[in-house]
Amino acid sequence: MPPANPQKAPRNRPIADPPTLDDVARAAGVSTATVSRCLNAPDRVTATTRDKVLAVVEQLGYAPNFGARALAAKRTNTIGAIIPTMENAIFARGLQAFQEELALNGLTLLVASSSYRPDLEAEQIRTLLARGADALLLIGFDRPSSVYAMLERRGVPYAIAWSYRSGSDQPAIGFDNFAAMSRLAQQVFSLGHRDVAIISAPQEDNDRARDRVLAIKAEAAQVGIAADAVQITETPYSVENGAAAMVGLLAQPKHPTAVLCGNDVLAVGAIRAIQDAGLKVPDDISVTGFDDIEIARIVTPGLTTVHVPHREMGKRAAQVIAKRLKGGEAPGNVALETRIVERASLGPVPPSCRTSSRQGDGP
Amino acid sequence: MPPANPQKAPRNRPIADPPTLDDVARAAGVSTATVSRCLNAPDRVTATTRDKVLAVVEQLGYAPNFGARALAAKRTNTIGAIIPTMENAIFARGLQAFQEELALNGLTLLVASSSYRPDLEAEQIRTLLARGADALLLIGFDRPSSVYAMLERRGVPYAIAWSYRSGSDQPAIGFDNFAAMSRLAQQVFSLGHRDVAIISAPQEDNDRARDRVLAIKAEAAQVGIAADAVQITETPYSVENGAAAMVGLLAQPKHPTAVLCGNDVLAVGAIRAIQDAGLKVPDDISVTGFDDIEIARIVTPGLTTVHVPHREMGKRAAQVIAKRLKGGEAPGNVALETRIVERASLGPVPPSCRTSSRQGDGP
DNA sequence: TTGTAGGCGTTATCAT
DNA sequence: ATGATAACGCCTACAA
Repeated sequence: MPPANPQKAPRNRPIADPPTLDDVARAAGVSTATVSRCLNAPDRVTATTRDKVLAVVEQLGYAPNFGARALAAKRTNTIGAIIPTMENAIFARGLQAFQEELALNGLTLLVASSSYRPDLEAEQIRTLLARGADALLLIGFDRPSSVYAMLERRGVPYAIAWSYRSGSDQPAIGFDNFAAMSRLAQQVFSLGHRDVAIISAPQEDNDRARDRVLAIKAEAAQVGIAADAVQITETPYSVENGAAAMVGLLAQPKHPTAVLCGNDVLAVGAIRAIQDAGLKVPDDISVTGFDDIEIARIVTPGLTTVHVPHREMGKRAAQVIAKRLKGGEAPGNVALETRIVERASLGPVPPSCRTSSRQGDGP
Repeated sequence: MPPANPQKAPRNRPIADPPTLDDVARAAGVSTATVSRCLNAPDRVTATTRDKVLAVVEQLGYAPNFGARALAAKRTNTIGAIIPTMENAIFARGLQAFQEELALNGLTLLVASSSYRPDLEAEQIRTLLARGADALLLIGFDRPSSVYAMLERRGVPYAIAWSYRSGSDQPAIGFDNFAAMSRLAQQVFSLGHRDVAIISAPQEDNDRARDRVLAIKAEAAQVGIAADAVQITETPYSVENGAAAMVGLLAQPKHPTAVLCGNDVLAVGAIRAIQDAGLKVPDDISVTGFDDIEIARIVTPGLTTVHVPHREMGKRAAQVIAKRLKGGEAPGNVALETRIVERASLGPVPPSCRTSSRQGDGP
């Protein structure tokens, strides 16, 4: 044991340990139990003692040790959320609203990201639970049933966001990705487009991406387009990837007249690639997105897309979780409305493309 | 004690409690101490017993209880970061890199946001410390000295990012906001602009915003512009606010020929407001930003801005913190290079504005 | 209304 | 190399 030597003590060694419940109790002349009650059940203690104790708490800058509290109470008032990525904007707004609503209920948010990898997600779930998360927010339905089994077995309340299925018995607060994309696709086809392509996020383990693709295919079938006539490019979420995918489409002998993208970010990349190739959106090629995040308004031309009520979704999810935590029977399955936002990136089929060839517009 | 009744047990009541160290120890036929060692110091245990124990760990799906661990070990391998906001993109990329580098060092990131409010920041710091954060990442220098005093007293290692001052004795990994904005302003003035305005984030409690404004003023003085001839509009970070500020500028009898914005988001708003007013960027008014986030490339015209090496900054910050945690003397003060990215939003003064009037360009 | 005391799951010190 | 055991700081019956 090295002798204490405050004079040349290395930095960052605690000069003063953080105050404990015991410190507060002693300073206030009460028992630790009373201090604890002042903090956790203020109404179960006299106003005078409470004021006295709280004053000491303030003065000492006391903050309950989280680990100890979790250990003793077996609950943390912490909600864990695992999102696919923090770097990009899709989840930011919804998560912010989620957090704000949690705070209103005295709950704290803990965020982890899975990089769209199911194995990492499972690991993050375990980590968050070990950290004492009282409940979990998950994105989408797709994950191994073993994960759900574990959640059920441990009795961990959870909610799913960003997806919705009418038949599901799982608590979900989201929107119908299939229905939303169906409406958008209808609009595209009603404008006369018949040569369309899809740029989608990877569909594996992602029911949202998959539902959107399925919706387009279904609508295509409605207007008599063969299933394999719709080319699908899958690529991870980023502007660059969207652009690269579009470059691939343009490199083909005959390009589509409309490109439906699985999200706004890919769509923005696609628009850029089209413009870089010297073509015009939507005069030569129409582009649509999904999400209606900020860049959809910023890009030129404005992106026609599906507006998702992200903030509302986050807020409702927080309410559902808060209610479940209090033992209340929360509404399990909440469907939020989306709407198509028409901007300029979707237009009618260019006259020169009325046939399936883009060449030859003369007599 | 209510009788256990699994048949009609309400949902979300744990059917099986999570496995504990003791469960693992029993199943493996060793003591809890050995299990603990297998997890924390694998080399201090026989290979055979280690394999046996780890197999049981895997099979039971054991994850150490975080609270208990924190309580006993007095460390959590968790780093707390308090950023002004999660909703917007400035911090996302740097934080992602920070997180990735932390993970490489076996450290976990805990994020909290302060909404640009010092009081909330102080509260979040307390919360993160109570949650066991071993070290902290803070944004910028500006905060009450009482906060620093508390950090020192408790011996909490911390690092500051997004700002840098050569004389500072505080560990900072950032860039010189003043110098960076100075160079950009020089460029603006060398293009002949003399009627300039500033749209800045609120300067209070924000040394980054303040340094940027000061830099512009200093460069203005260099070219003989009176200090009060540069109009400054302060408004919180958002596209809408940037647009609103620009609308205010345009409503005046004589508008500036160049608008320097404190960040890209405000700049994008300004561009939109200018275009909505029927004017052209940069033909009528030039606009510059700061940060070089994604929208700077997406907006039309492309935004001339200052590129900040966000990822590098996050990574270096994580390295500094990791080293400090290991007791090493980390480089205290790291200055990263910024560079001006020239796109299309900054151009020469329009001919009609060579004098300080924008009217009357012909005899 | 307040105090007493046992226990939460882990780490770390000390024997063995 | 491994095992017993005392903290760690807090909550919560239970007792007063």
